[in-house]
Amino acid sequence: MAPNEKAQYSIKDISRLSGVSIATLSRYFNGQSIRPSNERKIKKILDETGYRPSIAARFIKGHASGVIGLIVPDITHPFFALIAEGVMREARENGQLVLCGSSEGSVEIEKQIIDRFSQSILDGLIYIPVAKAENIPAIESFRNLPLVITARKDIIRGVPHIYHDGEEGGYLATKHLLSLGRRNIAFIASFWDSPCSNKDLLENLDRPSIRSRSSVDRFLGYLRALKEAGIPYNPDFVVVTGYGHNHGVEAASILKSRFLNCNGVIAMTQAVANGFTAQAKRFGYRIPEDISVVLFDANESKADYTFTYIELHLVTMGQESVRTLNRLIEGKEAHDTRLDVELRVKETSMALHPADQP
Amino acid sequence: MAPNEKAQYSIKDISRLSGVSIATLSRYFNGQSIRPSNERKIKKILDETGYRPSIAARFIKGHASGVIGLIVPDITHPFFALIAEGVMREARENGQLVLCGSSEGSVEIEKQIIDRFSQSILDGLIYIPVAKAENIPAIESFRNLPLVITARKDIIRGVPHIYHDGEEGGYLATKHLLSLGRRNIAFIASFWDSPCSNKDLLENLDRPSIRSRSSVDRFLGYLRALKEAGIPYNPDFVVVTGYGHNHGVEAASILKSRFLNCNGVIAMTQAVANGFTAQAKRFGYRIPEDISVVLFDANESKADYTFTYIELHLVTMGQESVRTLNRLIEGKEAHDTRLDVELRVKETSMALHPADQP
DNA sequence: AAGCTAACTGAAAACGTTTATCAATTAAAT
DNA sequence: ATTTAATTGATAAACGTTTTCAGTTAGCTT
Repeated sequence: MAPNEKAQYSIKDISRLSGVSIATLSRYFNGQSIRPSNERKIKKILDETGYRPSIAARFIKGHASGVIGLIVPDITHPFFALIAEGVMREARENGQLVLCGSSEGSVEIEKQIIDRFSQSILDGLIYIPVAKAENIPAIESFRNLPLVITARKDIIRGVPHIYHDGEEGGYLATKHLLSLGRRNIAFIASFWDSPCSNKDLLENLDRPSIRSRSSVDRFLGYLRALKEAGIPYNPDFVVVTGYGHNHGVEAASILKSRFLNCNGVIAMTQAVANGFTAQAKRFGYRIPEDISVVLFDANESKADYTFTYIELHLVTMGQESVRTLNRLIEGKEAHDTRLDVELRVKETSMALHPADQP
Repeated sequence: MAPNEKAQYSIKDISRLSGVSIATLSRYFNGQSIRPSNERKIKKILDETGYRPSIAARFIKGHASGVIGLIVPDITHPFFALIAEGVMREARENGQLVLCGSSEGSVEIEKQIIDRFSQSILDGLIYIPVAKAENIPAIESFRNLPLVITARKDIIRGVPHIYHDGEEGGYLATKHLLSLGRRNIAFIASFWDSPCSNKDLLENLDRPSIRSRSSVDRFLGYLRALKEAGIPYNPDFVVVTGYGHNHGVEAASILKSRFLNCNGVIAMTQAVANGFTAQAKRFGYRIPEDISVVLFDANESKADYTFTYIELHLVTMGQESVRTLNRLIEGKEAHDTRLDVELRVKETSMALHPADQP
């Protein structure tokens, strides 16, 4: 019933071994100044014993635990993995630890995790919600807990949000394809739970349940770029689907079935782009000669460099989230941060052959 | 200095509000039987307050914290992300939380994380080392802590290891390529720190620093399959490199520079396979007509389905690690687990054109 | 209704730390 | 040598739990 056999040294042991009083030891661990001779004695014993004050005991006394929580929808998705990487790196550099939960895209599991977290020893929480804005689960659990929301905007009033400029991303991607002479640009939107038909996507932009999805912001940028170029919006060029390879395959099939002369594609993820490309090739299209592809996401150092993409600085996003959270933990003011995006041109960008230009 | 403002209910408050003694409350939370009348009173107050016992206070008293640690070399690599997913899922299902650290491939950082973890409230640790076997850092820190090593074998005596059968994977991959009529099979080995020239790879199989790398096990399977097929081993078909896309590109260039008539390739990761494929195409090779590619890794549900691969059941590996760790935490015996691998044939497998058969 | 168990209960001590108090010590500055 | 300021240690009270132990209650049996 008590499997936690610590058998560790306690501050009492260290006091006895070093001949320095418990009070002074505590002062030492809390950064107050100490007589050099005592400091030497303490360091010696610490080296020998490897003693560290118990986080749990300090936490009980109101001391910060140095543990922050992170809730991601899916740790296997590079998008979130990169954010997690940034969170862990920044946390580590601040001497903090990260308690990490993956909600596997399910609001139920998200609730479960929040429930567990709330009885834990967190100093604060970085939260990437799956849930729609209107039913964020059990936020009451966190009334007293510093909270930062990442990769989403406008979810909870009064809480700092760290997100990138999705509208600008959609705009840059579209403008880039236009600059390659491609005017028939498909937009493959991805949602966790395909929430609407394409028509809805345009008509329901203001519904909060949909607004919270990054696809929508990018879509707005897409619309702006088209408008600027004087190209009328054609809803047939929009496909609403999911995040996976199979969804890319599906999107290619759907677009083909609509008999569109599509020569540019914007995909939300690498997997969708891969699926689309594979299927389009099966249909006999050449990539990038016939169709140029731009994707978002997760193309930091280690990923695949063949696709042109909108870089989202996801590691930075994770780091910035921790910095913001730590401001809150220290009782300071904190505010929203919108990170810039950048276009990275790679092999899947190619100017449309002049013969095909309209 | 005390930013942790809990202002939460404590068991004392609940005792006062419910009129039930602290001791009885504690018993209730620990699953002992309670007078039904008291149970009713308690439940009522719990509903009203949302109170949960503090993990930290329980931990001080020797109660398990329900927190396990996980150290991965790189959370952005799908290989480790999938293991992490399995760990988190199994942990969640057992009501446990996961304290997660990414060592970013650095032994230094790994040490730092272990150091921080050791003063924390862990019940146990799942550890995927970057370090070579001989200098696992500060394992002494964990003398009393249940420990499981994952995705590696033969690292620390007396500690359970959960790993897959890399030799069998290499064997299956090679045999598959042979069955397609391809006899000039390149093996692109990946190491965190390219530790040796190709020649070394064969000659140093027994050096523990190298044995711990999964590339080597797979390589042994490769050798076995070649031998079985009566094909002499040619070290020129081996390239030793890293895990990234750029390393795949490099490997293709190296193989080309050796003027080998290579018609099959085994890559350790998706990124390497992608890089190799991209570069090989630039050189004018057709994939898979001219060169069939098999890779390892990270191809569970959400990944790219175009490459033939050896499935490693990484989520299962994570889950199994938690199960094993929990056996240790409960004071039971635990042992090594070797997980099976499977060949999944996809589009990059194609029989060699008969004209090209030797 | 009394007696006898067995099941349950509450007061208080303990866990490893922090903090406050206050008298006592030390070091530095004159 | 004296004053002043900085640091020290013993003690005790917290923090939110668990655990021990002696005492109480409820459910049986007669």
